[in-house]
Amino acid sequence: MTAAVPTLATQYDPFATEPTWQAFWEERGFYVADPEQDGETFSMVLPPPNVTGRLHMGHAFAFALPDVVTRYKRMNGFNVLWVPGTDHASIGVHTVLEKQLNQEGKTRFDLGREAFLARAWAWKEESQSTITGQLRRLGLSLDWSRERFTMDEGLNKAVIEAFVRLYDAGLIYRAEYLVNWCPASQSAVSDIEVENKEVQSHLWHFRYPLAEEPDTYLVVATTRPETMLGDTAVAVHPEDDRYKPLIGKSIKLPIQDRLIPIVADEYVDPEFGSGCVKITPAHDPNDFEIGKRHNLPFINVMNKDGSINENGGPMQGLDRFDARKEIVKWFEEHELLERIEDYTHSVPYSDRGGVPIEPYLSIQWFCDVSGMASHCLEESHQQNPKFAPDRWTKVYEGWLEKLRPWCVSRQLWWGHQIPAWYVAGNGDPQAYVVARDEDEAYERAREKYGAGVQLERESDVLDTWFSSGLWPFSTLGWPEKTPDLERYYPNSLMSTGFDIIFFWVARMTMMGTQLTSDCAMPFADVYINGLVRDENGAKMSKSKGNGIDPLELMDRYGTDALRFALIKEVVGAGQDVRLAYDRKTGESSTVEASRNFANKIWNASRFVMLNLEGKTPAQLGEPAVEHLEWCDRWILSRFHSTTQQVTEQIERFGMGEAARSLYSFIWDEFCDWYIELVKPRLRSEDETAKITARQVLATVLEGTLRLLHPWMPHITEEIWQTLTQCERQTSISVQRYPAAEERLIDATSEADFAIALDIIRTLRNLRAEANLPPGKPITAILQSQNETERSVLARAREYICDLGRVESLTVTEALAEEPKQVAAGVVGTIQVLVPLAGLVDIEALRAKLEKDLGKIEGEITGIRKRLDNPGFIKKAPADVVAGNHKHLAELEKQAEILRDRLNKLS
RNA sequence: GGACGCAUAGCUCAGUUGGUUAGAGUACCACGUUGACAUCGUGGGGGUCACUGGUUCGAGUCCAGUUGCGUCCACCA
Repeated sequence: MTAAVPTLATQYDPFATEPTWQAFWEERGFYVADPEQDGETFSMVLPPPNVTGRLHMGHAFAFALPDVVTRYKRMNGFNVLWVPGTDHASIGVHTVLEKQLNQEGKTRFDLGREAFLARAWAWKEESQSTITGQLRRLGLSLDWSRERFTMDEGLNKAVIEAFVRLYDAGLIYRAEYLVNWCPASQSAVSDIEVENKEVQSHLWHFRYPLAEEPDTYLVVATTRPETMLGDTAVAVHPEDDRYKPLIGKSIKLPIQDRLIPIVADEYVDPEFGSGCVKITPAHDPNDFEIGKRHNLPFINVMNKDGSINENGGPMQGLDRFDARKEIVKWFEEHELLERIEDYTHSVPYSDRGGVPIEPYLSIQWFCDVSGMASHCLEESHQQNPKFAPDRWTKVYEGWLEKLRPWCVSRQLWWGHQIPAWYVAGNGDPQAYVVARDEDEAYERAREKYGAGVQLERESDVLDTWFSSGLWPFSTLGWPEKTPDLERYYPNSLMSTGFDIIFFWVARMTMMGTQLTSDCAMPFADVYINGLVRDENGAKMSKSKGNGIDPLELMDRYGTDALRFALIKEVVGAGQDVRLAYDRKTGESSTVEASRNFANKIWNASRFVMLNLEGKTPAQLGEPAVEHLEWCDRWILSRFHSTTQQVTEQIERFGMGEAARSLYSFIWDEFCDWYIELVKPRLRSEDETAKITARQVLATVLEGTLRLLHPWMPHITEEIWQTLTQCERQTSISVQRYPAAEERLIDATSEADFAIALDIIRTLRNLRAEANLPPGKPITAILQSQNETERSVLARAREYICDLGRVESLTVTEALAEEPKQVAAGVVGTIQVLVPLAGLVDIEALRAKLEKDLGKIEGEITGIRKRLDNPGFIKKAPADVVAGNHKHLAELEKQAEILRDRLNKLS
């Protein structure tokens, strides 16, 4: 909107303006970084959303916060880069596609790898464009020219390079291990992809007969009866007198008729249950350890889909849960079922697959992270990286301390295929080479296995977090030494959620310090945002179905309103926020309040522009100091105080506090007071006064828009473009951020001004209490024996008359004559009197005075008590004691005035 | 089982290093549409600061414990 005489509609319409500016910013490349440009570097990478669908409220929140920082830094002259992108989400997409296939009655194996991957890419295209559209809709100042995808060509190259380098450093190996197996996706998953759920189930107590004395048995308990098929021992505590004599003897395992030993192990808690534990080394992590300690056989009784395999004897072919029923039935029928106990315990579920995971013995690829982790731990003790809020450091370090080898292989198709080749026809699982491509693989293989070797590529793909771990540098061109990498790496800040400190932050710090040339941390600071809770304070989740769609709220209230609402609720750096929401109507009072705020800004700007006679702030110029009125100096002082606060707050990641400072400055001070105070001058005949008023309005509004821009980028751009009439030649987002000018901040004057405003409030209050119509002019008498107060009143005379609708104002040291019937109030030691003509409700006036007096007397009692306390006088700081004395004197004066008034009422 | 966060007005939340009898938004009540804005203005009512104890001249604020809510981690069959 750039008409010659700027005008604005009476209501702000975010839906027309927001997309316009989003397109403008991108087309004009305001956020495209140039590594050759000057300026201190500020770089970030966006945590890449998964291409599994669409963005949720957590994204809107987690991205709006760093956008404030990014825009703030950019306006402060930093050379800013913020890289956008998306994540291929290996198992996530895989699960989505398998569900689709399932509905078609097919499996991925029916389709084949190639066709499956074609589907995956098609899905990715669709989801990615949805997501990037939503990121644009949030108004994030991302550099879209550098958009990346974790499986694009460059990143694939980085992933291969990283894997090969880690392998060459001896940190990648293949081993048989008990992994978390997801029977739904038929793949290994990492520890953190497992979610423990409380489940009401049973504890089945089985009788295991001794081999030598079939009538004697030990009782073992289990929550997973089907695993008994793979039992290879029963363990008891070595000091348990009940069982000591049995150690070394054998059990005849029911159903399987296998002889298994009774072993002694410290792990067994003699107090729990019978004190005997069945040991299934191939299907339980603890049993796995015991199995290794006692050299027990590892019998895998399950197939990859969770059904019982050929080692399961008569149960072969049954699904694990059907087998469970059959086995319990078998024990019951053979009178070997001791009892069934109700039992609530937690069961590990596959995050993505949604089914209980199975500890499963298989050969997998592992990354030895112990060295990287301990290095990161040392760095962390030096606050590298530095977490905000710092309590997350403990969480991060706690994770690094107990890290186990990272299982990086997944038996999936969608993802980065592991760059390893097996020697064809060789049964040895360790006969393989790792290489960057097939040529290099053959080169390496020939060296190791001879000239005629034939190779087959590993079909497993890598854990998604392997590529995510490289994100801060892979997006900048690593392993090439690109100008971007040189300039923007390490990143300045990583802004993300606490839920992926383990998944992601730790992987990035480990991979970054291991792989990049100077072993630097990938980022200096980590800002951890809280989570958006639903209207009841619960975490939003798919399974609970309590999510709130950010798009719906943006459709209803606009992007700026949603952004501002979310950020305004944040306390400190990274407290959770709760979003008010009515599920029936789709309304959110929180976001609505911010929408109203946007409209307020809009209308205030509209008022200002209607009074500038088509001139821009630059054309009007700065106001001349000698022409400034008191209220002009006051609003300028408040503007610079606010600027100072906002700057300090944002530097500490206090985006919420800063938002609230801005809110109250704009609404309460600029709109409610300053605009009202300046109106008479705009209508006056005094040209100098009029011009000064315009200049101040224009200056403060223009500065305020820049100050607010990082929070509400669209509306500030819209108004600023109109205000400055810059014809889209530039953008507010690349203007200088306001700097606080301390010489314009005057705390004393602000305090005096507050007295004047209090007088106006008191007059309004008296008017309302006395039932005088708001429009009716009144007479007012302000009496004070204090000279300073009288001088404040003198300076504020016009403001008081104007906003208090006072047609006759008397400021006096002593009352000359007593008006008969008056409404009375007190500000400081100023007596505020409004004579009332005609009939008045004496009792109502008395009640009000008595109420005021009662409150003041209560306060007086409190202060007296304090001042009478010798301990207080002796120990409290002198200025506090003096302050109390001063306040007491003022209160007593007020009480005296009110008592006097009450006496005169009758 | 361990860790972290939270508890202040009907609701959502502020309350800076302890210092005058606790603030805002929203909801509610009354009044008001004179040229920025009814997505508004003015005024008003509304709180035993979860509970118990402690430190202190003084506690919403610091300490300990209790209860409730939220979140994360771990997990004994």
